[in-house]
Amino acid sequence: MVKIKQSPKLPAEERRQQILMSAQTLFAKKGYRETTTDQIAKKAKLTKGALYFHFKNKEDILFELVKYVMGNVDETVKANESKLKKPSDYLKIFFEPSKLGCEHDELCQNLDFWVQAMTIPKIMKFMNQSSDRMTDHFCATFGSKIGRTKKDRKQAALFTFAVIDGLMVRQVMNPSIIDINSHCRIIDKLVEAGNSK
Amino acid sequence: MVKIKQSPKLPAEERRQQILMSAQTLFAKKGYRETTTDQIAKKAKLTKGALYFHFKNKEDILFELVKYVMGNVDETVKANESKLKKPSDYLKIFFEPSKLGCEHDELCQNLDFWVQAMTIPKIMKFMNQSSDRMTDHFCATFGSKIGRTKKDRKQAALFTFAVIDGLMVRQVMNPSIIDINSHCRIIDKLVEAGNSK
Amino acid sequence: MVKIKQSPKLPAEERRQQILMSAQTLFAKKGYRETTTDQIAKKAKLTKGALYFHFKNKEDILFELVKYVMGNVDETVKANESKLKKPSDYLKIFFEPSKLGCEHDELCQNLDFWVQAMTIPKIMKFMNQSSDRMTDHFCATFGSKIGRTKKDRKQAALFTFAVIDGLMVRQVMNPSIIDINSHCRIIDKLVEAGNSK
Amino acid sequence: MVKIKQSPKLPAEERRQQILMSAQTLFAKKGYRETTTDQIAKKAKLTKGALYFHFKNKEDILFELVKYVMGNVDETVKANESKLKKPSDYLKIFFEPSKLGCEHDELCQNLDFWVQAMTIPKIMKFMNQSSDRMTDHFCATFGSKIGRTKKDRKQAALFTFAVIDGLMVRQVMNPSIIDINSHCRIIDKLVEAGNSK
DNA sequence: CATGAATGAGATTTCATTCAT
DNA sequence: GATGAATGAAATCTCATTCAT
Repeated sequence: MVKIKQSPKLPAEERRQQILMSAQTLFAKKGYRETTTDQIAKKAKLTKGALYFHFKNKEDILFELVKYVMGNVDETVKANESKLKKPSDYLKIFFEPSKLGCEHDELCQNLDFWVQAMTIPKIMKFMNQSSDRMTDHFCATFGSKIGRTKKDRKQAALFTFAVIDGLMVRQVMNPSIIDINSHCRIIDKLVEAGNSK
Repeated sequence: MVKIKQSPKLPAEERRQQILMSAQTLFAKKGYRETTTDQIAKKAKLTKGALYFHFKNKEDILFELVKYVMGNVDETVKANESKLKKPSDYLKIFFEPSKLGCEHDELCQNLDFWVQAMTIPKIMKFMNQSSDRMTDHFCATFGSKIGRTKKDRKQAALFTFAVIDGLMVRQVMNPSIIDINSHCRIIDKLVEAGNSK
Repeated sequence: MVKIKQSPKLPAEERRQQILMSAQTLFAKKGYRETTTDQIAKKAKLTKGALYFHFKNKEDILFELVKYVMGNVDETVKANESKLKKPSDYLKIFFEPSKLGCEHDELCQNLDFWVQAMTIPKIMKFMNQSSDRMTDHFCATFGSKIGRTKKDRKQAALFTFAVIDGLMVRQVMNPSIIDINSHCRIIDKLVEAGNSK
Repeated sequence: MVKIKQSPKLPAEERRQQILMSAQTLFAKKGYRETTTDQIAKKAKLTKGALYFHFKNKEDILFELVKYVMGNVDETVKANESKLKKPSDYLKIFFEPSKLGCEHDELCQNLDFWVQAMTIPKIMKFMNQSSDRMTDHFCATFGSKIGRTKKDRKQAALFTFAVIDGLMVRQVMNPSIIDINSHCRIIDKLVEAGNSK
């Protein structure tokens, strides 16, 4: 009876991407919790209901987005393998992507997004697996240069990632205070220092 | 007619502390958003209504708590000034307080608490000021050992703090993965070697 | 371009049956409201959309199903006319169909289905007509044995049907509590008692 | 900041009753599912939110209402103990309360209410316990008049209750068709004749 | 005949905050 | 100072139904 005006239909996969991208923008700007399903829907020019055709629930959108972003990081790391000659090059992926000729997602700068993600066991697990892969990659790249024992190398990798995480936090706190070059210089001593001992 | 059981009236200052401590415990356990004013009130053996006599609103409790925790860090740093001989000793305040014979608040391990705090400009500003004080203190303590120029030293301090932040994140992600000793060794090498270059 | 897997096109009547049977199973298990059109469609290996080609709406499925089940009862009663010698034989149709060598639909045991059906005037009317037919049949079968006046006989029929309804309710409440034989014995006194007075 | 106009405050117990009565009226009229929390709130001149101060959730209201109604039945039975001389007097409690000088709740006439209640295990359990008590009472009242063995008496009680349930269903189906006097006569004959066989 | 994407109108529930007593 | 009842504004999610292809 009631006439319905429909948004032009799109193949599911395409629409999923659209929704994901809308969510990404909003999550990056306001965080996960402050973003309502309504806003996501509106940005994707859909109704709330349609969201639930493509995703199980809001958390599911978060999960898919984490996968997407982590996947991008993974890819970027692999694509730039040959350019990753110093630990600082890992920092640059996140803080100076243009210098490496790559991009990274804006979401990396929203803490609420990540904190919320870490709240959900399924997502946390996924993030840890991804982190483990990056650790392996890091260790493989630098080998004995960053530590004699396997354990030393692993901790060196973790240290580097912790620096990245910490700098992101500090950058959110005060965007102008960080001089990324200084930090690149510091972290690179990991290599020289690593084998000197 | 009806007898009402009232919590014994307490001097305002005492009650504030009680509320603050209750909030701290809850925020540490479940984060800011997942903690309701009701829960805080109950833990402090009060009713929701009474909370609003002592604090303007929930955000205000967060603010006061941030002040309280940061104040504690400040004090701990000052009280242990003589023991802070290496950059790694700063890490130890947060990750091995017992070794330094001090304590630190459990809240430091809840990310939602801090992320939420950073959301609020007033609190963010306060945190930055506190961070600036710590930076100054760090620079004053280690002087030229960690960098030739003033700027280098400041970035060295920021680097150390970023490591602390980052390790906290990583510790939440996977509590068993971090070997704090390794990181103490690394940070000392990287940061103390600051002027060697 | 994209291949679409369609369910093989079936003659309308066959599909209707398929849908009806799927709905019956689901309604019997979970009731009318807890069953979604989606579930019905899936069980019938169709999509929601197709349902609306065969039925006006969900209510319509309910209606058709009521017709179907009532039709079955009608048929069973007629087919077993010669075996219906005592009022208890009516009970047995519903509670011990195997003893009469017949079947009855599982739906008879789901209350939500019937309560929902009674909500809709059109269906209610249909059920009443069906009930009237059964009343007539009951009266014709037992004649003066169950009452002297026409009215008495009608009320005796209604009484029997009420017992059937009530026992179904009680059986849902506590399936093990009902001893159907006892009730058959009791209801059969309708005959002996009916004409003794 | 925002001025709030409050409904006059009432002691919790009083308000609970008010809400319960509002819910009863609505549930009786439209059933449980078709009644929204909003409607209940409005009828009690409150906001939806306030409902959740007094009850855990909608289901909780249903439960409390079942308790209330069953409690009333229990009380009525006890209060009229001396008047309950024949099985039909139990019918009269529900179908001719005025003749016994008592009242019964309108809810007894809404099937959706009960069907919904039976859906929830906690409530179902409660109803069964209540039913057991009534069974015992029934058996105690009529003793050997309604059956020789304990089991016979219990089934006689259940039979009577099933008749009550069934007549309620039939009354909803067609309110004018039931002649309650006829049924009173029938039940007395069938059940009281219990030991004659 | 059938698909699959979309709509839209709720429904329940949560919670920070208010305020009369 | 404190209580406890109330507000109101969202927020998430569900689902029958529609319709272009």
